[in-house]
Amino acid sequence: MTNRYRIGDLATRLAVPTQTIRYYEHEGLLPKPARTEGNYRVYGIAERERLTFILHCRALDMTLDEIRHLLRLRDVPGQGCAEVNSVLDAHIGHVAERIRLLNDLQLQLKDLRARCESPSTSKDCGILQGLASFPTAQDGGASRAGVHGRRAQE
Amino acid sequence: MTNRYRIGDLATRLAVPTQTIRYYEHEGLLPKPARTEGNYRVYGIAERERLTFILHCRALDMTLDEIRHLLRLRDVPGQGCAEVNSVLDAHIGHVAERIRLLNDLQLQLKDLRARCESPSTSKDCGILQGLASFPTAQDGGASRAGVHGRRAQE
DNA sequence: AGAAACTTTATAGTAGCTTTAAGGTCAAGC
DNA sequence: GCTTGACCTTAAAGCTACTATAAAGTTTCT
Repeated sequence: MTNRYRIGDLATRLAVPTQTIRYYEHEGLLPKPARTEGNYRVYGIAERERLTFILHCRALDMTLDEIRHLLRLRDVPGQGCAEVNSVLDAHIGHVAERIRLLNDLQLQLKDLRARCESPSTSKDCGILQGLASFPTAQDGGASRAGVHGRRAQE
Repeated sequence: MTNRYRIGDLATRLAVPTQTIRYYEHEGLLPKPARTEGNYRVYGIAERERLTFILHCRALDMTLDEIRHLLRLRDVPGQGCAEVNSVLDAHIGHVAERIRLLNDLQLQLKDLRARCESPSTSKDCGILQGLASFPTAQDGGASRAGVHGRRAQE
C-alpha cells in the first residue's frame, strides 16, 4: 500500500518542497499530522488529497485566504455550493482586472520603446527622456500590476 | 523659486509617501541629500527629477533592480543607449509573458467554473471535485502569475 | 510659551514562500 | 559497534517594495 507517506515522499510525489508543506501546516491549511516515534510527520491519503487540492488552487493563483475559504466549504459537505461559486467568481474577476491592467501597461511600454528605434547616446535617448517627463500615473496609471512573479522567468 | 524641498513637500508634489522616498534613498536609488541645521533632508530640482524618473518606472511596474540599472545608464550620458533598449525590451517581455500566463489561467478558471452552473451541495460540487483532481500543473501550468497586486482592487 | 505639524531613526509587519542554522533519527556498510 | 549519509526536526532570517508604528527631535503658528 502506498497510503502512508513521510514528508519527503509526499513532497517528491506532488513536486513541492517539504518546507512548503510545513508552512501550509503552520498556516492551518493542512491539519497537524500524526507522528512516528522519532517525531517524523506521517501523512495518509486524506492529507495527500488535501494538499493536492491546495496546490491546484495555488496553480490557479488563489491566495492562501481564498484557499482557506474553499477548504472550509469543502469540510462541510452538506452546505450548498453557491459560496464556492462566489469565491471562484471573485477570483476570476481579480484575474480579469489584472489582465486589463497589464494590457494597458504593455501599450505604454511599447509607446515608450518606440521613442528610441535609432540608437543614440543615452544623453539624447528618447526613452530616458520619456521616463523623466512621462505624465505621472496620477490616475488611470498602471497601478502596480505585479509583473515579476517568482516562477515567471524560469 | 521652488527648487528647494523638504521631504514632505516633495512627497506631496509627487504624490508618494515620505517613507517611500527614504526607502529609495536607503536602497541607493536616490543619493543622500543635503541636510538643514536641524538634520532635515533638503532636495533640489535634480533630486526631484530623479524621483520622478523612478516613479514613472515604477508606474510601468519595473523592479527596483531594473530601475537601478536604468539610472546607472542615465548617469553616464556619453554611453550608447542600446542597453536602455535592452532593459526595456526585457521588461516588455516580462509583461507579455505574464499576460500570456494570466490568459491561460483565465481559461482554466472559466472551465472550472462551468462545472457548477446548477447549485448543488458542496459534497457534489463539480468545482471542488475539479480542484481535487485537476491535472497537476507539473509543466505548462499557471506558474504563479501574481494576480493579487497591492493596488489592483482599489 | 505651548501646541500643531513636521521631521528624524529604528523596527516590525505584509504574502508566500526559500534559505540557513543547528541539531535529531534511521538504514546501510565496515 | 560505529560511522556515514540521507532524511527529518524547529526556529529564525531573507526575499520585494513597501507600509505602519514608536519614540523622539525641530519648526512654525498663535
